[in-house]
Amino acid sequence: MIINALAIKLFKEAMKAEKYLTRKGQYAPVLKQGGYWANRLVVMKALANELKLSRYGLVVSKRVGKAVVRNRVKRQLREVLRQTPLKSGWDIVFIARPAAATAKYADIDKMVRGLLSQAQLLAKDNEEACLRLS
RNA sequence: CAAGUAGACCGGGUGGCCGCUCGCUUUUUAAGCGGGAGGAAAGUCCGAGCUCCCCCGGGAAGUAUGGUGUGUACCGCCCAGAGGGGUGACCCUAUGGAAAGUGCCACAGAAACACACCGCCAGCGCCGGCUAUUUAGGUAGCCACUGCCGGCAAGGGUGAAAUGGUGAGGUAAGAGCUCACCAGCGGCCGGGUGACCGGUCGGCUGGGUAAACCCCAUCCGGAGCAAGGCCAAAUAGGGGGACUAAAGGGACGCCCGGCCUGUCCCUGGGUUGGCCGCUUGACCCUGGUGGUAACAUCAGGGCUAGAUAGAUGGUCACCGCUCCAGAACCUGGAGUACAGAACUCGGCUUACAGGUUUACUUGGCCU
RNA sequence: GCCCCCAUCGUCUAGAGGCCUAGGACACCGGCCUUUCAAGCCGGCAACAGCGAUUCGAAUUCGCUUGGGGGCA
Repeated sequence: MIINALAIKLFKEAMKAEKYLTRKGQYAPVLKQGGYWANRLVVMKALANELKLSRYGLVVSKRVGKAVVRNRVKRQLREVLRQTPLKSGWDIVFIARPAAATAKYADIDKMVRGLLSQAQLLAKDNEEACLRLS
């Protein structure tokens, strides 16, 4: 039973690791060595991670706004990434710029997808449609 | 009806699609059902619970509070009292001591603490003028100037502030010197647990500042859930230094005494996982009773977020509200407050579109 | 989440209740000097983060707000 529970927990953690960058140590190499793409709303940095899956992290500094605003920006970014399939094997960090605080969801969606297609990090079947859209 | 005062409450709603997190259940790598931000979650300004540290005592120092009584687990909070403001409902107040001491009070002014510049008045002296008297010298009186020695603190002027205020008497001139009223102080009597209130009598009263030092009274050991505990993993159990009539130990620091310890300090390295703490609590709602009130108590009912880089959402449609434009009661556009739990409570402070409701005050009109 | 600190001309600062209409240095502007520039000399511009309270009087004392900075196992 205990072994079983432990296994489930480890599995859940693996599931989480699939999606998010968490620790400070995971951010540092991406920010330092990763490729750089940016526009008015967000800055994107990406680095190949030698894993079979992709992870992302979000940085929203105090310059963007107060706690309520920062939370909203993070939610909107997360929503965009949830609906966008990523190419596997990359660590990606998104940094929100102050303009993102007043942007609408549709704009953020367009900008993030634009960056990902520039970097060719979208999963293949989605890529062409997005290019056409942008 | 208008203007206003105080309190309580709400803080967008409904539905579709796609998600997140926690709990429970089952046919368990999934599905179903249920819960899922605030009145301030904020600032971290106070007070507690809880946890750890040898919190043993004394002293010095320091912090905070400040009428009094009460309420409360506690408080720097609340209620009642007093003072001030308002026609009023009601509001505001960092509300002990300035005859314990020290300091400061610029400029102005005589003087900012024990003073007298101008001034008013009495006495004496000198010089001058006038009047009366006288032959003259002189004598007497009055007036003005000035000097000396006193009395006074009313008036003038300065200032933020000048030794109770107004009126009458009184006096050489004045002055609580005397009287009336008011303000203040003290005693006595009555009421109240008390702050205090009311009455009465007395003598006559001498600045401000304590959010200046200070005095008095009360309070305070320190740190904070990144507290602290358990499990797993990982790595050197390394290097240097100090030590037995001395060293170290007070979870900020000082002094003294006690007590405890064989170790203590510096440097270097490793782990940055999981679980517990972690949500039922001085809890919330309704009603009764007691109390001037804050609040207490009894009965019934309820369970109301627990994330861990941090969930509580995204989007679409319709409705509500505000503003603008057309227009004529519909249409279009823009917007929809302050703000996001992180151990938990009680307060305080600050931010807040709009709305609901209760009680009360003042004024106007009608019956 | 918790615990602290700071705010004065464009910049660095002085100031400790009245002498502050806030001083100094650098910078900037104008003039003198010089063939010109620099240096030097003379003059000028320019600030108490905001709101309230205490006081006769606040840059200074107290409270709240705003902005900035630092620390933690």
